[in-house]
Amino acid sequence: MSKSEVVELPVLQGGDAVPCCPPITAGELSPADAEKMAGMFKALSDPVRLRLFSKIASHPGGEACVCDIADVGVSQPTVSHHLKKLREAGLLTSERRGTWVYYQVAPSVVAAMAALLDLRG
Amino acid sequence: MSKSEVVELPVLQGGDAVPCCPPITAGELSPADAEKMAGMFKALSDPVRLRLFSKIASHPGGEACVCDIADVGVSQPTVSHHLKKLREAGLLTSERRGTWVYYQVAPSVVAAMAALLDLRG
DNA sequence: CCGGCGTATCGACAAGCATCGAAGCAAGGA
DNA sequence: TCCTTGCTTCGATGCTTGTCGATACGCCGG
Repeated sequence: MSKSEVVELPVLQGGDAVPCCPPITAGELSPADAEKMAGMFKALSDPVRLRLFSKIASHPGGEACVCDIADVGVSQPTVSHHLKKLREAGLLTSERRGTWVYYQVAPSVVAAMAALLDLRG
Repeated sequence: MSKSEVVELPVLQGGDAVPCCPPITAGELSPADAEKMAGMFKALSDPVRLRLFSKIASHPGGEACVCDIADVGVSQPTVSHHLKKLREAGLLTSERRGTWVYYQVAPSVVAAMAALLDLRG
C-alpha cells in the first residue's frame, strides 16, 4: 500500500516487478514454486472471483468500492469472502476510505503472470 | 487431436489462436466467459498439475511420455488423474504410441492466456 | 496365447471450499 | 446518543476434489 494515486489501469504497469517464479517453460518447476503459482491460479479459479477481479481491473482508475461490484449473483458475505481470498493471494489490495472499502488490483500481479508464461515478447 | 507432429515448443506458437475470452481488463467478464476462464485456472491451481504441465512444456520437443514425468511424489493413479484433468481443460493433448502415452501442451493455450491478460505488447 | 509392463478407471475416504444467514464492527448523519 | 448503512467475521452445511489401493485395459515379446 505505497501508492494511493492510480492514474490508469494498474495492470501491466510495474515493468520489471516479477516477485514469483521462473517461466513455466524454462524447466521443471520446483515444488516450492509450484506451490506459489498454484496459490495464484487457485485464487482465480472461481467464476465469482474472476468476475470480481475483472470488475475491479476494468473499473475507472483500476479500483472499485465493494458496493460497485457486489452484484455477481451471490450474497454479500460471499462477496466479502471472495475478496478476502483474492487479497490473501496478493492479487488485490484494499483500503478503507470513510464508509466504503476500495479494492485495487495489485500492480505487479499480472506482470508476474506474464513472466510465468514466458511472454518476453 | 488433429496434429501429431510437434517440432518445437508448442507454447507461444499459434499466433492468433485465441479460443477463449476477451482480455480481463477490457470490461466486466460475462458469467459464461468467467466460467470458461475459471476452468482453465482451476486446472492449473494444483501444485502437482503445475509440475506435470511444466515438465511437459519444458521437455525436449514439447512432449513427454507419462513415464518421464510421473515422479512428482504421488501415486501413479493420481498422476493419471491429474493428466486427465489437464486434458479435459484443454491444456494438454495425448497420443498413444505403442506401449507409451505421450502428452503435449495444447498449442493455443498459453497464447489464449496471454490474450486474457491483455498482453498485446 | 500368455505373461509383463505402462496407463487408465473405479470406489472409497478425508480434506477443502463455496455458500448462506446471523451477528459483529466501523463510520456517518439525525 | 441512537439509528442506518457498508462491510467483515462466524458457524454450519453440502458439494467438490485430491489421494490411495485394487482392478481393468492396451500393447508387445516370447
